[in-house]
Amino acid sequence: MANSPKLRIVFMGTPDFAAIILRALVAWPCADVVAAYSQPDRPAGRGYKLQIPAVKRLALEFGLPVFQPLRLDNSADLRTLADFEPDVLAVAAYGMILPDTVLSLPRLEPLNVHASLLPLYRGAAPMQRAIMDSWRGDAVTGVSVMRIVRRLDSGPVFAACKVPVSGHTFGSLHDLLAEEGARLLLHVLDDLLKGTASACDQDDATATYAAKITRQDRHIFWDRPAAAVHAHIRALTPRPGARASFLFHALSAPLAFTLSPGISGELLQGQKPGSLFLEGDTLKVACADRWYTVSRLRPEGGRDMPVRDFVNGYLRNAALPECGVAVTSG
RNA sequence: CGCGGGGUGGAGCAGUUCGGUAGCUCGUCGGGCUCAUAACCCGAAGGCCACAGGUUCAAAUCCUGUCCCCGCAA
Repeated sequence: MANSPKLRIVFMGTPDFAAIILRALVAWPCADVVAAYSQPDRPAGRGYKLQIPAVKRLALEFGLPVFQPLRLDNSADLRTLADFEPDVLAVAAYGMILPDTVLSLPRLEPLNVHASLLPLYRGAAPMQRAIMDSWRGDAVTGVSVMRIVRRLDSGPVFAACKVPVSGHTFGSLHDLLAEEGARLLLHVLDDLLKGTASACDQDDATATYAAKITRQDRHIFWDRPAAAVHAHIRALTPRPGARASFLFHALSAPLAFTLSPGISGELLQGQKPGSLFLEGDTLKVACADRWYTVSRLRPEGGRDMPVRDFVNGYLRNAALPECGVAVTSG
């Protein structure tokens, strides 16, 4: 290991998912991470304060040179990148389409870590969409390492690893796939070093696309089966959060909530979807087929709290078992 | 200076418009009733009403400034 050859790597990525991979890469003895690229600091969040991307933060911690160009297609930025003479370009959730001129720069490969089993769920929100779609059966997703080509997420796959979706939330799946993705990437890099790496073309005919999560995606539709509602909420937990509005009989105006995942309950007995029922310390919402039992929720403007606390504060002694109905306003 | 909501006993909230003894639903502690209970009844403890100034006879409430939390939008 002492004199083993090292790969010169330029890393490109922006959010947490990428930072987790960068951390693993830096810790790998055969990697020489020579530079990190991330999206520019942008005003975001409350108060529009400038946000530093997770990758930049971590790269600075490691003392790596950090670059945050708006575009990569001008000669100056290309020159900068080329001067690092990378063997490999390692990309994860960078947030920019790389021009061909960049893709042809690395001596060995431009690699991307994508959080799905390609060719499934190409695109922006593979983990969320995989969870949303998982409610029908034993769904499996995973993470892939592929060559970056001009068409989005469609390059030949070097390696992939499967993970059951089961009870995952977006948050837990995100962390798991980032770790698995990092491991997978190191495997591929190791193969590249040994000259044994090989990639399989994707079957474009079976490709699916994972569209970005929009505001409308956040709404819960109670006329779907409870299992679908459950998957939907998990896909949006902890961020950006699944939203629902309830009109309680004890209150005059509907309240908007972000719901934490609950559990599917017993079959309905004639109740209409959206009916609300208080039982113990839980709130049950009628879906298409079953009750969905919620034990934590976050009123708009408030904190995440147990249903019990919500009832104590907002409904108090006006709380009835049949307490209201879900409405469709935001 | 992007828009908006909020900080009130341990928890969740009302009270703020129109200043005048700090309240509700829980929790905790003690007692009672029960074969028994997370049920019911009685009682108690626990608050510088985020912080700092200002106005006033009097401020949770009005004015000014600060800090912190949350949602939206990006």
